[in-house]
Amino acid sequence: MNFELAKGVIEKAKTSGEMSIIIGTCMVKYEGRAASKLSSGDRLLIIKGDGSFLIHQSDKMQAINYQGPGAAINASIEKEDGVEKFIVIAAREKPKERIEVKFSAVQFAQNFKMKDDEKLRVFGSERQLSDLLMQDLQLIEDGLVPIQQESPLHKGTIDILAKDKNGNFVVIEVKRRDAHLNAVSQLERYKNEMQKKGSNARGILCAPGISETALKLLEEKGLEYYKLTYQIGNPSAKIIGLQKKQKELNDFF
Amino acid sequence: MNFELAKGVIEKAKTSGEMSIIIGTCMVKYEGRAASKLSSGDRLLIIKGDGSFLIHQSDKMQAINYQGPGAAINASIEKEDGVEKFIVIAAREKPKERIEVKFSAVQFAQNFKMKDDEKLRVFGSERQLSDLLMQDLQLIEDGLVPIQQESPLHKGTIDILAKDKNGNFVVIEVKRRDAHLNAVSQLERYKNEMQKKGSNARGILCAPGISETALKLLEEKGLEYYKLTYQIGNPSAKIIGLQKKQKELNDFF
DNA sequence: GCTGGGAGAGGCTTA
DNA sequence: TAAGCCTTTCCCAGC
Repeated sequence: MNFELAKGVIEKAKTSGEMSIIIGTCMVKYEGRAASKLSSGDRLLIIKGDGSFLIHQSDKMQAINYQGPGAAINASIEKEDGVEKFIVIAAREKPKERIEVKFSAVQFAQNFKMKDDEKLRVFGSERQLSDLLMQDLQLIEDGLVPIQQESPLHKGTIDILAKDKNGNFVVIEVKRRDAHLNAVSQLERYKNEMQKKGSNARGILCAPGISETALKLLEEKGLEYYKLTYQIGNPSAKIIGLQKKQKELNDFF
Repeated sequence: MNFELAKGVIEKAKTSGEMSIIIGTCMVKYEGRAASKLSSGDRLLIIKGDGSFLIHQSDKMQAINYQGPGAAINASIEKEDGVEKFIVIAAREKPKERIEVKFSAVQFAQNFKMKDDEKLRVFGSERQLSDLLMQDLQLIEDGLVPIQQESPLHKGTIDILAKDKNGNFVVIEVKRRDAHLNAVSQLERYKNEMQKKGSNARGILCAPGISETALKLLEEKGLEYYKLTYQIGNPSAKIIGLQKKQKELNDFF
């Protein structure tokens, strides 16, 4: 396919706000927060109306190179060793980065008008689970009363802050997926932070599962784990159960 | 555009291994690890040869819904309230999930042969920096000798393990981007683990920057931070400098 | 509007 | 298979 045509497609999209689809044989170079190089092969290049820039290979889910909204796009045709190349560059400042796509052949280039004002609605997010749990803290323990949700702390944000019947602060961290070491460290930071504020504090992790090592660390740190069972539904998820889990005492001996 | 044609495109791709590009007006439903719903709008659907399935809106860098390689793809035409719809479903087990894309109109549908055997080569990865630092630990401190790189620990993996001139173990964690709370917790876990093994241990974090809160936590935990300056190059990154940073003592008073 | 900062979600690699 | 870790992210809060 003609490079002039492909160049025209990209330039037109700049003013029309359409999405450009280019398919061809190209090399890709990236310099910015990291650097990378991809030798010649067939790729799909997508340039969206907002400047988002994506290069896909023929497999894998993820774009091999990309740049977020707001990139400045530039298309040109240049001779290299007497051979014409079609070059598309996406560049931006802050952070300074630049992707160069050098086509030796273009199979396809076309713009598409895309009208779309809809937003994705997600059910079963961590925030939703947290909302549900907030409404029914009794699931965890009798006498637990909510104080605040998404409580901003100096070192992070607590999912749910509550008080137990003995007047202790209880920091609750909710995870949608199995919890790992990071989740435990996160909870530990919050608990420590609360303890510094004076009164005694407990930390509770609620997740559908937890790794062996994470559970061990959690117990070492004096935190508690509750297995959270839930069902995803529309328009909202639903908590099915919440069960305290811990190693048997004799596991320690 | 004709739905039969679009259906034919997708079915052909199943055997040819080509990449399908479909553009049209559709609704999207997802059920699996979470659930989501997207009302009608114009979208780009990409189905790659390996079964990767991507739905893009007209803006943002990321696909709004997707499924990794290995998904089973199914295309059909169905009547709904007397109106024809073109439906594409991507499903897989383990984890069980399913995306349904329901088109009310198709603007474009075509397959593309994509030949590409190249792999992306990245420079300036964390591992590369770690390699470089390993070769010249003197940059951090005189008398530091390497013991092991990528040392597997019970609770994670230490980037670099060394011994200082006083015989203390030194755990070194390298980050290529600014360090945050997580990085500090990670280092703290390693240091504790080493200390449990008997001898005294220090923990050093090397990163191009660190957040205020992370630095504070790091100091509370008795860890050390070195500002790592490096340059990304080809074929390898290069360490420019390494400088010990800490709050002035009077900051504490 | 921009920046800093924390947290999320998926793929990667190795045991 | 499971776990840990990484990341060319995202989103919110504050200035």
